[in-house]
Formats: sequence, C-alpha cells, structure tokens
Amino acid sequence: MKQDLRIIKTKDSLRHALLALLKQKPLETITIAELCRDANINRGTFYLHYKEVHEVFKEYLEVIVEDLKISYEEPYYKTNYHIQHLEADMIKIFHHVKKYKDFYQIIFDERIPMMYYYLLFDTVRSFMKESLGQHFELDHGVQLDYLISYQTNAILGMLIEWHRHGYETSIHDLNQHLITILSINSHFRKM
Amino acid sequence: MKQDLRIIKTKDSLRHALLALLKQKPLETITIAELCRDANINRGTFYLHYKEVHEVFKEYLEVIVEDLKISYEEPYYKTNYHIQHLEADMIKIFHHVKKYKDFYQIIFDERIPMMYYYLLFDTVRSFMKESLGQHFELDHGVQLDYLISYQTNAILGMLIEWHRHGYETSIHDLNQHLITILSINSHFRKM
DNA sequence: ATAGATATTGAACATGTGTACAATAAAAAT
DNA sequence: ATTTTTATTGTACACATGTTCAATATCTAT
Repeated sequence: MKQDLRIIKTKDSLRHALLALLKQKPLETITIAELCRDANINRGTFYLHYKEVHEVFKEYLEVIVEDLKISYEEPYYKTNYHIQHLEADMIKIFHHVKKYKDFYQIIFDERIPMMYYYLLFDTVRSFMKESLGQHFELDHGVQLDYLISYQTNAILGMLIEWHRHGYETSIHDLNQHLITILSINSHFRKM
Repeated sequence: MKQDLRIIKTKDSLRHALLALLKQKPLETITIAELCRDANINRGTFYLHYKEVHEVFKEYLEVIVEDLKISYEEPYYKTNYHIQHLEADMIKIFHHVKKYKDFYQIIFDERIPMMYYYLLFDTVRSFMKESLGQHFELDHGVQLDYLISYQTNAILGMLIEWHRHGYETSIHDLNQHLITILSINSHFRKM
C-alpha cells in the first residue's frame, strides 16, 4: 500500500518550488503563501501535509543526511578503535558538508531553528556511538551518553568554525587541524 | 547622554510582559500583537525597537550571559594550564546553566533559532580562548580558532546531553563524566 | 470501467505582520 | 518655564496565518 499519487505530486511541487525560491532569497523570508503560489498548490492543501516551510526543507535535509549515512557505511579497513579510524570518519563528514555547502550554510544560519542542527547532531552521534560504543565498556550508560555527545559536538564545533570561515579552509587543512587537536588533547594530562 | 526615559519604560513593559507570558506558553507561540497587548504598548512602537519577539528575549539572555562572565572572572588559583584549571571553569558553566535552567530549556528547544546557541557559544568560547590562547603558540591563528571551537562545542555537547536528560544529572556527576572524558581522550593515541 | 475513498480546491473569517503617517504626548535642552 | 526634540499613539492598508466547510477532482480498489 503505497502513498497516494496526489500527495506525492503535491509534495514534489512544494519541494521544487522551495528549491527555486532558495536561489532567490533566504529560507526565513519564504512564506507559506508565497511557496504555495509558486507551487500551484492551494494553501489549505499545504496545511494538510506540513505546518511550516521548515518541514518542507527538513525533508530535503533528511535526504542529504541519508547520503552522509550511506557514505559512512562505505567499507574501509576497520581495525580496533584507534585515532586513524576516527579521522577517516571525520574526513567523510567534512567532504559531505563541503558537497552540500549550500544547505549547510542555511543550517548554520543564526535565524534558523535548532532542529536542523539536532538532525545533523543525531546523525553524527550515531556514528560516534558506533565508533566509541564498541570500545568502551563504561558501567553507566549515562556516562557513555555524555562522552558520545561531547565528542560529537566537538566535531560540529569544527563545522561551526568552518562555516564562520566561509568554508574557505580546505578539507586537507581541516583534517590537519583535527589531528593536531587530538594530539594536543592527548597531552593535556601530562602538563 | 543617557537613553530617553520613554524608551526605557517601553522596553521594561515588554520585558515584563514577556516574562509573564513565558510562564504560560512557549516562546515560539508568543506573537508580537499578544505581547504588545499585555504590555500596553502600541504595536507600532514595538517595531521602533525590535523586529521580533526573539530580540526581547535576547536582551534577557544577554543579562544572564553577563552573569556567567562575571562568575568566570572570579579569581581562583590559576597556575599554568592544566586539567584542574579547565575543570574548575567548566563547573562554573554547569552551575550557571543549572541556575538559569528555565532559560536554557528554552534555548536548547528545537524550534528556537540558533542565535541563542551562538550567544552561549561565543561566551564560552571567549573563556576557552583565554584558557588555551596563553598556553599554545600555534603558528596559524586559524588553527587555534579550530582548536578553541572544538573544545568549546565539546562542552556545549555535554550541555545538550544534560538538556536531553532533563537536567537530572547532578553537577557532581557531570563533572565526574568530564574528568573521565578528558582522561579517555588523553589515552586515545596510545591505543 | 465503475464505485468508493480521499486529496485538493476555493471561499470565507478572525487574527497576526510589517509599514506608513499625521496627531499627540512626553521627554530633553535652553 | 518655554521651546525643541522625539517617542508614542491611533488609524489604515496590503498581505500572511491558521482554520473550517462544502464542492470538486483525482486516485485506488474491485
């Protein structure tokens, strides 16, 4: 039992119209009325499927994030947990963000709701959990939760910085920075 | 040359009305019209000072963040950079967030724009810069930028996790988790 | 191909948004 | 105390929001 064709057509029209509008103006300035006019969809119909413009955009983002998941699943030589492993994973994320730079510029915009950030956070977090979860046998699940969120958001912190630098830092440099950071952190306790 | 008394009165009314409304309904559902009715301020007057309800809330948050800055400036025994130093700073942040839990619950809400997160991020980042900047002489300023944002957002990752746990984790436990995490990170390269 | 199910439409309504402008009130400056 | 400056008000307007409902169009199931 698949989805009604009319619904698919409606959603397609809205998605298509949104993409076209995003080339002209920022997401936050696009109104439901405007989007529906461009998509030739009755405004009432919009409310049958969405509550706000953000939900249309979020469907896009979910496809994009799916692409990140797929690229993450790509097999590569996985030994036990070690630093190279983590770096390899993170490079994939950098490549992904670069590939969809236009979207991530929107996601990291000040005016945009946190929901998109959390979508990215949860995705990267699931990778991080996979990486860390196998290798640390912590007594309390809560403690592991904090570790995973700590590491995940640290990476997103680099993405925020990347965003603020206008995505001008090369992926190679970004990776070098990450290696340096991990190296510095590993010496903290020795100081 | 200080601010016109009428402006102060207007802003005070709006702030007061917003606080009262926040006890009844979420920030995202409060309209400008509603806020102005409660504050006995003409809606046109609102637009002379603000563009959206968020800006009124942001003025609150700026006061709150100021409180964090002050608590951070509190003198304590500062040796050279070492892990205890960092931990002491972070505990202050945990206490601060706990103190203003009601506000941070709003700030970490999915529907709320990133601007509040960035306000917190930039504040904590300035602390982190102070802590790290003195102790690392990195050639490239950019590299230091990434390190600082990495470390800053890692801490905010713990706050996100705290938020998701309904702020039920005690500050003591939170600090224990942080110590464990830093300890784990320092052993990464040895694996 | 037809019947039944349901998505879409258009119209209407109360309310919110963002802006403009002259009239007024309240502040600052003298 | 009076003048000057400026913040606030009330009104108006075009457009957006969120919801309702009967009429219609389009899809699914048979």
